[in-house]
Amino acid sequence: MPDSKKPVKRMPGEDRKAQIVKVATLLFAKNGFKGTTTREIARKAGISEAVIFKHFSRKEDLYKAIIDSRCSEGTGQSRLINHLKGKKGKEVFKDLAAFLLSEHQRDSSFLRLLTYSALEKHDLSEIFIKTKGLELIEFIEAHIKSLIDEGVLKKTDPAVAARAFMGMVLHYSISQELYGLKKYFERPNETVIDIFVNIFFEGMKRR
Amino acid sequence: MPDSKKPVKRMPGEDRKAQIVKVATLLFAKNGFKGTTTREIARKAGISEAVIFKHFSRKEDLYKAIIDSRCSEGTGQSRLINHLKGKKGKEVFKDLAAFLLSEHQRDSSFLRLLTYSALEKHDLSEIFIKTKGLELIEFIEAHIKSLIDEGVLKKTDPAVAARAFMGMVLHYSISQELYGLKKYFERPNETVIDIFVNIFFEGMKRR
DNA sequence: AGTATTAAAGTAAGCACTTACTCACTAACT
DNA sequence: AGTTAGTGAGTAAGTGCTTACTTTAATACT
Repeated sequence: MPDSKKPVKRMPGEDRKAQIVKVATLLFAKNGFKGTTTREIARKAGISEAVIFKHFSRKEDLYKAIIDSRCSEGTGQSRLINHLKGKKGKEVFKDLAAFLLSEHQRDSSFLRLLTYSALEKHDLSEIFIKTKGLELIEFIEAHIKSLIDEGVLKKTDPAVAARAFMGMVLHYSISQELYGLKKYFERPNETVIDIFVNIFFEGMKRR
Repeated sequence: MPDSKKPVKRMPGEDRKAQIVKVATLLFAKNGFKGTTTREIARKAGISEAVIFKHFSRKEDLYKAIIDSRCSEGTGQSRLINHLKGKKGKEVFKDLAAFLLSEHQRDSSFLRLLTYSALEKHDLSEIFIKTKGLELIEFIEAHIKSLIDEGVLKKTDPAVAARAFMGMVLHYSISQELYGLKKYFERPNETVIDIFVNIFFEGMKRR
């Protein structure tokens, strides 16, 4: 009687599964989906290739698992958004920029994964891009809108303004970390943030 | 024998080598270096695979040829820079943004090639990234510097300011064309450009 | 308790196919 | 006749994925 009582215990393979996803994430971020072999993943995880296929029937499923976990995990950005909700005015922009720059400098793998995902289009990548890429935009858009309503900022399409600010910050991160341009250009984060926020805030200020 | 996919035919004066580079550029931009097979290139060029290796001893050499030609070709950006030299003040920013947005919308393959090149790092990609990525930045940086010296803009590190403006424009292009976010957000180019340039110019203006 | 049963976790080897790359050879042009 | 551009049929080294089998450990049944 296989169904009579199924104790809800930790599936024995759960740890391994998580480990495989972890290793795969590393490698996909480094070399892309197409540039990573299942053999490589197995080797780095210290197991045989077949184990991977015990847990994920296709290589593509591994990718899905990564995207899924990255989408649902509320660690990074949601905590950031909560933190930002306590701030007001210019502070929000400063804190947002500071967080993003330092986070991407510390570990650029998320940025790489997102970009690879955009170029090699898979089924789920669109959802990934959309949730992760638009999450912050929408928050900052709402913040800008409220500042406009308060009369602090001049009347401007908040969606476009939000993209202007995020563009400054994100493209800076991308060109420094992904394009590897930090060899040719280095300034302290605070300096860059100060100038970016100033340009944006002064440029948007009602007068 | 006729191919199911339309072969990219060789132009009358064009030699095989140039044709191969052309086809490879298309495919590398679409699927990346690792995601493109020599077989695919041959098929699309309507020739056998061996011909490719008559002209390029390794697949990597094909990539080098692409990067080389893209680096040395003065068609797109240099002409733009010449055009911009006739303009002054705010106009420069507007024209620059308008050119980049419409160019990337018309054909995003250059953007894709550059981004793939950044992720899959090959020997030459750094030079590619550097020349193509920094060319415009340096021009706009010089323009900003002169506007500061004239007293039009307030004293700011021109390198950072240039990156702020280019970030707005390029990240907008990238998120629209590469991340495929234009489904979720569409505004007329002029509207976006107007807002971007306004934020930047007002934010930088001396008062 | 001690033993049998079961299921999952693991492996080594290999399958069918694709990859970049080669070569012996043919036709065509000068 | 010799150079050139081209090919079809290879090659060895991968590729994702499967198979046939062993180990481990928890459970079920005397």
